[in-house]
Amino acid sequence: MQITRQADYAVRAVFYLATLGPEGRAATSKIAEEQQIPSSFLAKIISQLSVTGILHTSRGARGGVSLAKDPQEITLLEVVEAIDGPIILNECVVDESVCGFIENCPVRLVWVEAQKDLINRLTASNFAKFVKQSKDT
Amino acid sequence: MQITRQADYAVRAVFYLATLGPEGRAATSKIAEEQQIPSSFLAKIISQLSVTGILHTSRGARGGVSLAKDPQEITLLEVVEAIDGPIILNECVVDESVCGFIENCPVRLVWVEAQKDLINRLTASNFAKFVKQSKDT
DNA sequence: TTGTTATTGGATAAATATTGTCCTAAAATA
DNA sequence: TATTTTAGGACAATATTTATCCAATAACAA
Repeated sequence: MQITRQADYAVRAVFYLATLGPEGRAATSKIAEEQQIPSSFLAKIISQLSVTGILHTSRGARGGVSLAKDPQEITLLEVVEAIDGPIILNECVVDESVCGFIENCPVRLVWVEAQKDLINRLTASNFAKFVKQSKDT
Repeated sequence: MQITRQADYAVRAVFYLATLGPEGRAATSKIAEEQQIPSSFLAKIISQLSVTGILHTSRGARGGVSLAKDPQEITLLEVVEAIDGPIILNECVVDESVCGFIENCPVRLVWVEAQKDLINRLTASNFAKFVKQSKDT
């Protein structure tokens, strides 16, 4: 019942880029250094974040990584799911047949509701907010 | 970001016993059969649920497994955590030092709140309720 | 054009977690 | 004493997680 370290790395990388402001960019190695993340491991993660349209990457000298869209449009859910896949608290939430004995299983209902709440919360969190909050303290 | 199958098996076993009413008991093999769970795998799970005081077991003929307390006192959280360990959405929630760069990290706050909510929800769910709800449908 | 910088993708691998199975021992009862 | 049932340990297959390393590719600069 935990997000993976990769997903946390992803969040940190996006957060770091968001703090750089618009036009902010950095090489993977720079982000890795700042956030103390293994560099070649982070490269994979950033590559995935690029595939899902969260980050924009460019190669070569003066290349690097930048946000692919406005930080306000990047939700915490989006970043986490880009790496870990969809958030599912229990398999039965998404595939009722795994426990085909009880219909209208009351336990399943709890998982469904809890999952909905969690997803709502992570959707409501975006990186523009995070940057703003971190500046306020 | 999922509970394990073991934890789900545990929930099903406790639920099954709860539906049997007070004084209800069954052998592990019986529960396994009813819920289509590998029997010797379930044995381990039940043993753990017994250690944590959720189930009561007794050996020998006419032995078996029963609830160790009133189903109203058995929360969903309790059963899940007995098997999977404490619910932690992200490591930083429980150990702030894993990401020692930002103090008052705004992302961490989201995880803290989301985890609190989830735990509250699972604590509010008990097996007396579940049995009642399953009878109503 | 040539070298430098930086991402991309593939292969590999160690560590850990998950999901079991099997067997013997121990305990309770008939 | 024989039968039933849990307890506990060893073992193992598979999947996931967390990386590392290298060659290729692309972009840019000189």
